[in-house]
Amino acid sequence: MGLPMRGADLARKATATDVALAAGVSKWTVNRAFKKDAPIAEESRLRVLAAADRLGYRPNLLARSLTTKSTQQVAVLVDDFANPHKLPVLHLLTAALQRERLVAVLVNIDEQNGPVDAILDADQRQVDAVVLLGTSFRDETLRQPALNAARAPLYVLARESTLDAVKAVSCDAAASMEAVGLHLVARGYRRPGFMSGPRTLSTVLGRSRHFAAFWADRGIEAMLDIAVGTYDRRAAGEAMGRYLAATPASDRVDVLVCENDALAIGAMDAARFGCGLDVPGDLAFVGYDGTDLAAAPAYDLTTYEQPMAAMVDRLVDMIVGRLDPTTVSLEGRLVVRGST
Amino acid sequence: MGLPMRGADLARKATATDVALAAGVSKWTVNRAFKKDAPIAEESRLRVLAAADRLGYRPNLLARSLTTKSTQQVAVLVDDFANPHKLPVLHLLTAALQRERLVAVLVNIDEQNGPVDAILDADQRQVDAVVLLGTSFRDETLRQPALNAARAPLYVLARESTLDAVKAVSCDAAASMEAVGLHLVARGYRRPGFMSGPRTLSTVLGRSRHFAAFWADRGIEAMLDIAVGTYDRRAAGEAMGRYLAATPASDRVDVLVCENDALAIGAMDAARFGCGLDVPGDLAFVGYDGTDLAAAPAYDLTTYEQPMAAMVDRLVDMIVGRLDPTTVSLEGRLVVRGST
DNA sequence: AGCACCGTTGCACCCGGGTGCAAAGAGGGC
DNA sequence: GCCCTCTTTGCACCCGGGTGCAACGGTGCT
Repeated sequence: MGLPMRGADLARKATATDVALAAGVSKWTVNRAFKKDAPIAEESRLRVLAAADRLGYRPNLLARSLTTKSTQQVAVLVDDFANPHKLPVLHLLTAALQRERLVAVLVNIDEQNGPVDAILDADQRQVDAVVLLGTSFRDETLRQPALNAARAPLYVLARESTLDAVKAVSCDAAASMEAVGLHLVARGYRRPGFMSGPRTLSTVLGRSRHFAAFWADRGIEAMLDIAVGTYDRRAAGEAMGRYLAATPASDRVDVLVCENDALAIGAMDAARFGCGLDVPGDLAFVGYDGTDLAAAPAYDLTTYEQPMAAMVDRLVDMIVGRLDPTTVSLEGRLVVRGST
Repeated sequence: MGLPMRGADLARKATATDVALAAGVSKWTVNRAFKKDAPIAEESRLRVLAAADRLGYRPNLLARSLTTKSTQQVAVLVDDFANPHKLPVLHLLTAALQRERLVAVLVNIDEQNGPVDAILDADQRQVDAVVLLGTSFRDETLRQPALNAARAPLYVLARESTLDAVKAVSCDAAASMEAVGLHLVARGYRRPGFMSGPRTLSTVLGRSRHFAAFWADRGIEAMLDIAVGTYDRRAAGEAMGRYLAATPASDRVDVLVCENDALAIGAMDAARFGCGLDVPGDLAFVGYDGTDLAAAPAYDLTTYEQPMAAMVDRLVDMIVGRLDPTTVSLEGRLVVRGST
């Protein structure tokens, strides 16, 4: 009697019906025992819980989701694993989601698997929301008619959105570029330049444009913009090397503001180790994101820190419905270090 | 007639029954139309597919998983987001899983949410497998009786396992520490030290022990081991600072092998910028992992590169059943740079 | 013509749990 | 003792799609 039952137990997970049998009640009573504020006698609840414990029963969340129409899953789409900043963002995001008993489904967007397919796929999995942590796709991509069938609300994090249907939680580009600009003016820099990543990205254009506007207001027009095309450290170094090789010292910028820390670090390495320049003496650098590495003494990079924790909190507030979905942009703060 | 239908369409996703109605067949035929090699007339298949397309129908993967007992989801448990190396690992892992049409559920393990709870939770979600990317928990934790109820196979990646039920895919600690040791001997280093992360971790003890054993074989016993307790760059720097402050130059090690690149980078920064030491002149450093940052000219760190792509491929082979689950350990390669 | 056979289709019932409602039981007031 | 009410429980049926089997029709064969 012992062995066959064990065998069965091992092969198959206990279901509510099994527990009901063991506790001498109906399966619906088992269901109630696991539901907060359900009308059930305390005594039966305890009996059910004891039986459940004995059988190692835990409700099948899949089956539950089928009727409740809520999977407690949020798809997180990432298209730029080369940027180290994504890791702390994922950390904050998963932590914030888990506080609400939500879980992140991490989806890699690349050539094989574009954003539209990924969204449709996630929607088929009935996720409660889709968060785009992407950088290199275009807004227009999300306007594709195929996406109309998808029911999961779409959010973009740490970049702006021009689409009504896609709410964005980002860091205020105008305010941040003004903070950077004011700092540079105060330090006496007069020949600013910008280094940008993927060209397709509204955020890039945003930061770059706001930075240029800041200087245009002060009579400095036609700013240099080194377009790297990706957020890759190496690529930034190569682009920087090309710029330095092509430009005599007297014509160079005196400070380079980079669209993020990864670019700044690559560019800084090229300037220091490739061309023997002094930072910030010959050339100053500013990053964006406030990554951990920017704080390392080997870089000591002045950077604009995005208020990522607050941004993630807002985002999760919207996902769980505590906040009406809207596009919000928060202000971060400039962290001044030795690179300027 | 247009509006009400639209309203209904928007409120509710089309189901197989809806498509069946539209195509003039039964819902089972709809089902067949979406199944490869199902017995269905080509003509009906096309008719169904057209109707599905018209209605924006895509099968509900949740409902499917309920009967097929396969969710195509793999839980990935991470407990150390401070280590930048986790990002490329996640990249490789999600990419490899997606190639098999599997998706990663990313779960954050911390104080609020321990490994056991996370595994049970993932199991309730009926994931097909659980991959532990953890470092700071103990093997014994996984022996807890509560886990017996869980049916999902457990794997650990990039660390060893002493449990039969938990298969590990890791990088050969003995071989890697021998490669490092031989390199150091060839370069003439005679006073080696080791810097380790979390004490609870079998991998740490493994690498540290193998490295010590290598030198013991050559008559150098009682090796220094600086235990940092975490894999944090800053903590490593502080531990290094304390060591350098407490040890006169003549008594110091001449090379420090660190349990991973994050520690090496922190320790190296403390040595160079905190104490003005020359690397590798006064003190040499070796890392482990082969992170991108180790290649940056600002660090130029000699490091042992784990064959992560191959490891991930093996792991996924086991998950999809192409390979029988066993514990495997692969060999990586030493990347020699300027820090030794 | 009669038969078997195959491709094709429909159906009953399953997966595991959730909902709304009705019935059963307990308790109180008259 | 009766009735009414409230708590507790059971039940039918649902979520959306998957399985095994039976029945259907047409073909090719004898």
